[in-house]
Amino acid sequence: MSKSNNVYKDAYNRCLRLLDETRSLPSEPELGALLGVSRTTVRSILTRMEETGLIAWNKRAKTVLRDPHPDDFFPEEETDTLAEIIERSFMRRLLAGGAEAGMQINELELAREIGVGTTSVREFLIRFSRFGLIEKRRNSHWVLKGFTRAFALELTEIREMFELRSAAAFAALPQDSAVWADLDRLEAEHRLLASEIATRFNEFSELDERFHRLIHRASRNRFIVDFYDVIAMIFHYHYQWNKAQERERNEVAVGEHLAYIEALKSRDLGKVDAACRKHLKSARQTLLTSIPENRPSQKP
Amino acid sequence: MSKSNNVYKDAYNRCLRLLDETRSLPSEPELGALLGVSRTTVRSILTRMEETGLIAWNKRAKTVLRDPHPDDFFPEEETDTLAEIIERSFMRRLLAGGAEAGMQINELELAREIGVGTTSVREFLIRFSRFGLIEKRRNSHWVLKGFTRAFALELTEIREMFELRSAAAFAALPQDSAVWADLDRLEAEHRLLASEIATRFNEFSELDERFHRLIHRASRNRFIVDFYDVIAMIFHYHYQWNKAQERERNEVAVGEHLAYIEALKSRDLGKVDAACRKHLKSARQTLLTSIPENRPSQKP
DNA sequence: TTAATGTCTTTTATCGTGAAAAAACAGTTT
DNA sequence: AAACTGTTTTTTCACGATAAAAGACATTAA
Repeated sequence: MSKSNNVYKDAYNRCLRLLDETRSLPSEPELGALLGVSRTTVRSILTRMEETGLIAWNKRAKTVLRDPHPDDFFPEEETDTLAEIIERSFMRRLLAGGAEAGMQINELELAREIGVGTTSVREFLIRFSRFGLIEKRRNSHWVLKGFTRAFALELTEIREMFELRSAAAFAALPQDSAVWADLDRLEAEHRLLASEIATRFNEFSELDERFHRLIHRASRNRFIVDFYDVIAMIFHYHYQWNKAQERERNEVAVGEHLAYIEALKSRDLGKVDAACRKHLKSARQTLLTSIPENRPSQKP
Repeated sequence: MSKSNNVYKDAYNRCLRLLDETRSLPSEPELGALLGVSRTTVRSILTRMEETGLIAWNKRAKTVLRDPHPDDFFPEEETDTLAEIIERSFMRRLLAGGAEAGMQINELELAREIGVGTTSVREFLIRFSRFGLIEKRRNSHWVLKGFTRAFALELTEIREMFELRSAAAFAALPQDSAVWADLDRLEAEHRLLASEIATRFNEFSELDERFHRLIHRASRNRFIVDFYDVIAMIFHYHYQWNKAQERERNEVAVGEHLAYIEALKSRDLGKVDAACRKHLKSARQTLLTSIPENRPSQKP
C-alpha cells in the first residue's frame, strides 16, 4: 500500500452532505472548486455515487436519486491525512508517556509503532521541528527538548511581543477595512457563547484561535502570522490535556476577549495595549500552571 | 547509488590536516570526538590512511609515516552534504533566473535538474519553507512568494524587534558572564579587520554573523535564536549577489559594530538602544537598495 | 577495572517505484 | 466561443530497499 486515498474519501463524505441540499449536482470544475480537489477526484466521487445508486450521471446531468444513508459515508478515521495521524500519535506519546527532556527520538521505531513508512515520519519531524520542541543531531537522532516551563516562557514572550504589535496595527487600520466587520462578527459570537457558557464552554478554543489569528493578520507580517501556528498547536493540545476548571477559565477568557474587542473598537492605543496585556497575562498563567514543576532539567 | 559518503570524505580531509601537526594519532574514540564522527567512520579513515601509506596502524599505535600530499585529499565538491548541494542549486535558480513571485516550484523537475531523488528535494523544501519564501499547496505544487521588498521589510521588522530586545538582555548580563570575554574577542577581531579593511573587507560577512548571533543568544529564547537562521541565510546570499560598494558598506558596518560594542560594554540601555537602532537601520537600507523595484506584485 | 579495539546490530539518508491526485490536452455540447 | 466532459500525462505522496554512518556489545590490552 503506497498512498491512501484519503483525499478522495474525505471529499466524498463532504459531497454526500451536499446531496441533502440539492436535486442535482453542478459541473465537474465547479464541484472541484467547492470541495477543494481536482477534477480527477471529482470524477472518482461521481463514479462511485453512480455505482451506489445515489445519483444518475450522464455527462452534464447529475441527478440525485436518493438521500445518503449513514453507511454511504466512509469511516471518519479513513479520511485523515498521514501527517495528521503521525502528529496525533507523536503528541500522544509526548504528552502521555514519560517524555523526559533530552530523550532521543527514533525515526524507525516511531514509524514501526505508527505503522507508516520512515519517509513520512522524517518529513513530519522536519516540519514539527519549527515548534522548537525537538532538535536534530546531524546524521543521527532527534532530541526531545521537552515541553517545559522554559519552553512555555519563551513561547509566550514572543507571543506577547507579536500580539501587542499586531493589536496596535489592528487599531490603526482604516475604518473602511474589512477587518472591522470580521471583528463585529466575532464579537457577536463571543456574546452568544458568553450567554451559553455553561453548556458550550468547550467551543471556546476554536473561537479563541480565530480571534487571535484575525489580530495577528493585521501585522501584515508573514513571520508573525506564521508564528501563530506554534501557539495554536500548543494551545490545541493544551486544551486537550488540561481540563481543570475549564469552564471557569474559558468564561474569564471570553470576558477578556470582549474587553479586548471593545478596546480595539475604541481605537485608543493605550486601551488596546492594556486590554491585550491583561488577556495575554492570564493566558500565560493558564499555560504555566498546567505544566508540572521543573523536571531534572537539561544542559543549555 | 543510494547515499554518498561525504561524511567520511570530509572527515578524512580534516584528518589529513591533523597529520601535519603530530607524529601519531590519538585513540579512535578521541579522533571521533575531534572530527565529530562515529568510530565507524574513524576506522574507515584509518583503514584508507594505512592503505595509502600515510600511517602505520596496529591497534593503538597509529604512527604517521609521511606528510599528506595534495592529491591525498578528496575533491572539495565530494565533501558537500546533499542538502547543501540542493540549497545551492535552488538559490542559484532563484536568484539568477526570472524568479517571479507566484511562480510554481516543481519537485520532480528540480530533482531531475539537480540529479537527486525527489525525497531529498521534498525534505529540503520543507526545511526551506520556514524562511517564508515559499509556500505549499496541499497535494500540489509549491509556490514561490518571491524575494520582494515586502519580504525584506517583514524580515527586518522582526529582526529589529528581536535584536533590540536581545541587546538589552545582553547589556543586563552580569559582569562575570562568559559573554563579555566573547565580546572582547569579537571587538579585537573587528579592530583588526578595520585596520586591514582594504584587503580583507570580504571577511566581514562571517564576522557579522558571529557578532549578531552572540547578541541574539543573550535573549535565551530559542525562537529568537532560531530566527537568526533566516536572517543569516538571506544575508549570506545577499552578500553573494550584491557586490556594489561592498568595501564601503562593510567599512561602515564595522564602524557601527564597534560603536554598538562600546555601547554594550557601557551597559547603558539608552546607548545600547541607540547604537543597535542605528546599525539595524543601515543594514535594512543596504538590503532594501539591493532589491529591484516592486514587480507586478501578488494578491495578499 | 578502565579504556581501548574488534565485531555485530541498528538507524539514518537516499533512491527507485507505483498508486493517488493534479494538471494538461483534446474533443463535445450548448 | 465558452464551458463542459473524456482522456492522457505529469506530479505528488508514500513505501520498501540498500549503502553509509552511528551505536551497542564483546573482547582484549594496559
